[in-house]
Amino acid sequence: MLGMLREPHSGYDIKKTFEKSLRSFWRAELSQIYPLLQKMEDEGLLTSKAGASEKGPTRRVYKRSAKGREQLQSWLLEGPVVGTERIGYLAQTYFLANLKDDDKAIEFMQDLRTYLSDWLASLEDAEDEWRANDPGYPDKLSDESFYPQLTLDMGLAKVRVGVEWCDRSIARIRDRQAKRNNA
Amino acid sequence: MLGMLREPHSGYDIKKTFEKSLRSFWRAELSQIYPLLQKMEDEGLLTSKAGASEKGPTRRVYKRSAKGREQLQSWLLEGPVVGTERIGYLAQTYFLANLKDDDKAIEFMQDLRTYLSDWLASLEDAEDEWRANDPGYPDKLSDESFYPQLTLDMGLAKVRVGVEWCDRSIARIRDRQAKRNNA
DNA sequence: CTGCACTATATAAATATTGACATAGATGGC
DNA sequence: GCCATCTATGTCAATATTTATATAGTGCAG
Repeated sequence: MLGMLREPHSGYDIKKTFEKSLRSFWRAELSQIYPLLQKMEDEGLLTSKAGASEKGPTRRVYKRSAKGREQLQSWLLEGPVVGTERIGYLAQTYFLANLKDDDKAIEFMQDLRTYLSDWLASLEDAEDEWRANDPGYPDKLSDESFYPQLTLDMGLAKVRVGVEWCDRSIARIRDRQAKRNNA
Repeated sequence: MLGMLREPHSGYDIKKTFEKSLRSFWRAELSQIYPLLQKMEDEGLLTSKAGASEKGPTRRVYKRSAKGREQLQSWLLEGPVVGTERIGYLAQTYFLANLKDDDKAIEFMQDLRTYLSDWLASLEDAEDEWRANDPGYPDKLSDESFYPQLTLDMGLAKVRVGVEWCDRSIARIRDRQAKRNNA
């Protein structure tokens, strides 16, 4: 949120940025965002201003303070935040033998493949749109666009690997199944 | 935890399994494990038995009940748990321009590369060890080993992609830096 | 003119998770 | 004898997060 609030934005705006651009690696609900904005303002990391909205109730926009900017920078200087990932579908995969039915396991992998390939398609769409609108894509992007593009690059690579892994896994489960039936 | 407790294990054992085998995609602290074991026993998902330990204080081992097994199966049948990933270093990457110093950003990426390549080495070691001890690796594994091996396969693929992405990103940041200095 | 979708903010209750702390036996090295 | 390390269990306080709920204005389609 400190990263997003270089320019003033409302909680609602922040939610939209999470959905649009950070979707692949971070999510947050409005019920988490609003109290946190207040807390961060209390701590002096943000300042806020109320203003009329074109549509709907009064907007309150927040912007980071000098202290907020410093806190963001020290977070970045602390080094990469690693080792906190929690990937539900891999935990499930680990225990898939408990289904006692290879067909159910294949179905699981096919569902996952569908999810990942939809995700890949949406990342590819985002890339196409970006390429169409920004003549500098991807090698002459502005400073503000360059690092976000790195995360898109990683998203594309990772999701492609995920789809390939699903295909490989389905083939391997089928192969075991066939061997079992021959034996 | 329901997946692990097909055979009786203590909270301490469960923690070790998280560290050894699920490290790449799930982590849990003892302070989360112990209360949860008690809660799950209260809910009738687990049964427990106290017994002497070879070293240290009394061990309490838990095993899943029929109800626990059913709950595990319905979790697996609900389909893949997706969309909950939260990857700290990508959130940082997105906002790296705030450092206002390409050298610091390169340092960030190099630190990340070091972390990921250490992780890759440990996964490769795990695979080598497995291959050395199990003549069926990877195509004739037992049911209990096959699905865990799928998660190792994914871990290897994903971390390799991560290392490549770091290398590519470092090169791209350097390239921008060089162009800026020429201009 | 009604209902739906979108903008917009917010709280309450429940749940999940971490980090710090407390306890204690066994074993081996210095 | 002492200290570190590993086994082993647990609590507490603080924090983080989700799900459900409430409110309300605007604009558009039917």
